[in-house]
Amino acid sequence: MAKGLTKRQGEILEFIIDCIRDNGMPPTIAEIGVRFNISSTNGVNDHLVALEKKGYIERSSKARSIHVTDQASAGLYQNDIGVLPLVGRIAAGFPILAEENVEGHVPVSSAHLRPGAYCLKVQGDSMIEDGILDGDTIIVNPEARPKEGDIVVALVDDEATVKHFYRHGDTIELRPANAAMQPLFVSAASVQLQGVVVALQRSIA
Amino acid sequence: MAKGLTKRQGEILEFIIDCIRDNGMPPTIAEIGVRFNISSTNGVNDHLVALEKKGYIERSSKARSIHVTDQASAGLYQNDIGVLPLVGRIAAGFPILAEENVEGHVPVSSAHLRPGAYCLKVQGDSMIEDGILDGDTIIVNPEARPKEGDIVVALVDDEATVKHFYRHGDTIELRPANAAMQPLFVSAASVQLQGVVVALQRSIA
DNA sequence: CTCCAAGCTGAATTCTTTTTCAGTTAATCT
DNA sequence: AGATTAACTGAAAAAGAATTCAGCTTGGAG
Repeated sequence: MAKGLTKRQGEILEFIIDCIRDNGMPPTIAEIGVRFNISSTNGVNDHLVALEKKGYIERSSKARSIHVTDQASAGLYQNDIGVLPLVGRIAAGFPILAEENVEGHVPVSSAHLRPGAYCLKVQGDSMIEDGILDGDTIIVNPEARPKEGDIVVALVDDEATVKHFYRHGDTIELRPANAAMQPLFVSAASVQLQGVVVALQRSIA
Repeated sequence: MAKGLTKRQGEILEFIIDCIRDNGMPPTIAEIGVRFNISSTNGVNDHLVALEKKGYIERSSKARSIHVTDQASAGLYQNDIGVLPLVGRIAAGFPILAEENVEGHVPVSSAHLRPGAYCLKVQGDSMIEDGILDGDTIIVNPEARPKEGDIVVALVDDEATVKHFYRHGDTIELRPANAAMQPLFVSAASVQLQGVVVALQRSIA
């Protein structure tokens, strides 16, 4: 039983989570009542009010509008998966996560689930010596501050590239991991750092 | 747009799927109407009837009871996620998926969710030229029959290796993707193929 | 040209679901 | 013992949602 909840409240929270998983939608108050033999919707409502006050769910006045907070589902399950949007293109002045720009969703472990994080398909062979191939999907954390040598996504002249990041005073070096290619030196002003690459996924064959 | 659907129907199906993912519950008919500027609930209902007849959704008369069939969500998105066991070691005569052998679970897209599939941590640099590095997690499908050139997990002398697979009559070649290493030729009898590598995941720094 | 299907408007009706009100019981705390 | 809280009953009202009916428009297909 999760912390701060009575036994009954915990059972009900679990049932709600099961419902969402099994039926694709949260239960109604009455449905919860049927499951627990509570004949009055108000009896159930008391529990929901308690769960809401304790921060495990959120509600609105609409039908089936029970939303289980992240904190709650994380507490009950080691719900260690989530999805991140797969972004089609990155361009200056264009919101990365704009709806028409999202091509799909990629499952990732919660270790990489940070606010604003997204996925990107790698184009080109510039990082081939680091095992990042053309077509790989990378996970980008836009809120991390790049450290020396980190692999970053950077926007230079409205083109997105994946490179190693090094800082030399006011100049930034974007160094490929490919002996056939040259590092790029640009002024800090003319490069937009989009984030740090934190993970990679590849489908083979 | 998925097969058999008009443009409008496809858009609406997508919206329903997005709703379920983003809000944790399906939309109401009226909510769909707001999104698409359809002022009459009946206009939306026509679309839902069509989607149901074509097998993309199922409905009941309850509130928000739109259920997207597996077929439909698989066709529109690969957004289904699941987990596969991360196996600690592979050894002859030892069941791979024995509980004490499972070190964790890795989220993967349902495209890789096949019966018996599991994950493995790569040890060594034998596949480095194919972008498979030491420490990477690979997803293994044990039920696929390896084709020429496929990357396989094979058990030779009770040691698990990841290599390219080639067949020469009764002899099997296990070829590394590393110029510094030699291919291994073994008789078909002395190698146990554990499965085909279908995907790869890496955490960076 | 005519017919039909897709895609809608508008409105009425019915069902589902939430919300609110007025109490009851048993256990726990002070 | 008296007060508080969790966990309910029962009923009614109000809001949310689905269903149904009647008809309009448009762009093909025959």
